[in-house]
Amino acid sequence: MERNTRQRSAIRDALARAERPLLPAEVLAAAQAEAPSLSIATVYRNLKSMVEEGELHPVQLPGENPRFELAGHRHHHHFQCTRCQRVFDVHACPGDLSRLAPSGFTVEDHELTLYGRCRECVAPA
Amino acid sequence: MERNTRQRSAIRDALARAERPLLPAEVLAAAQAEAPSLSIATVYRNLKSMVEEGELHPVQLPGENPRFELAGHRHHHHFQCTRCQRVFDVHACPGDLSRLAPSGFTVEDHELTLYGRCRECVAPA
DNA sequence: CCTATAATGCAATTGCATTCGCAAGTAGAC
DNA sequence: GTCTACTTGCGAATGCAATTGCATTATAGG
Repeated sequence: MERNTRQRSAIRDALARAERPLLPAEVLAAAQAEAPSLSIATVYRNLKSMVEEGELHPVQLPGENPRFELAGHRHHHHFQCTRCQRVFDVHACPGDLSRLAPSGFTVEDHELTLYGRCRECVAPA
Repeated sequence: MERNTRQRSAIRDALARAERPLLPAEVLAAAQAEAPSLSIATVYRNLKSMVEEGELHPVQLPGENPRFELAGHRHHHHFQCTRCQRVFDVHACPGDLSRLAPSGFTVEDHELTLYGRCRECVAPA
C-alpha cells in the first residue's frame, strides 16, 4: 500500500469532506462519488494501511463498529446523535478525571461520548 | 425464563460476587463454581432474559463485547485496566457536560470510560 | 512508451460472538 | 410422588464485519 491510486485518494477525500468519523460503509458510499468502481474490500484494505501509516485514526464508540477519521486532531471526544446515529467531533474535554477513579487506581486516559440530537436532528422535519 | 434454576442462581451469584461488569465468558467461569455443568448457551440465554426483566444492565465499552452487571446502581461510569483488561465501576461523574457539545446540539446523556491501572496492576508482580 | 509489481474488484472465506434445534433434565403446581 | 412445561447442554448453525485468493488493472520508475 504505497501507490497513490484513484481509490485511495477518493477515500482520503471522502474523509476530509465528511469532517466526522465514518464507518467503512459510509466511506464506501462517499468515496464512490469520486471512484465509482470502488469496492468495500478496497475500502478496508486502505483504511487498514492508512491507520498503520498514521494517516487515519480509528474511533471506537460503545457498541459501535470502528469509524475512521483523518489524523491530526489533538485530544478530543465524540458526540453521537441518537436519531441519525452519526458521530461528530467534540473539541472540548472535561480535563483531568483522575479524581474520579477508585483509590489505588491510576488513570492514564479517558474516553467520553456525548449522546443527544445533532443540529440537523434537533428539529426533525 | 422464569423458573429459578440452579444455573440461573449461579449466574446471579457470580455477578453479585464479582461486583464489576463481567463478559459472558467470565460469567460462565465464575458461575461454574456453583453449577459445574453450566454451558455458555445457558449463560447467554439467562443474561438475555435477565436484561429484559431489568435485573441486569448491559455495559458497553469502546471496542469491547458487552459485559453485564446487576441492575440497581444509579448513574455511574467505568474504568478499564490497561493491563488485566478488567472493568470496574466508577461511582463518580463529572456532571453536566452539555457545554462541551457544538452549538446547536442538545446533550441527553454521556458515557465516560477511564483507562489506567487497577489497584492490583499498579505494582505488577 | 514499457514493464514490473502494487492495487483493485469480485466472490468466496474467515473469525467469532451469539443463537438455535432438539433430546434429556428438572422446577414447582397439584 | 406425578406430571408437564420450562430449561438445559450439546453441537450445529447464524449473522455479520472483515479478510483473502486470484485474475485483472493501472501506477510510476526508467
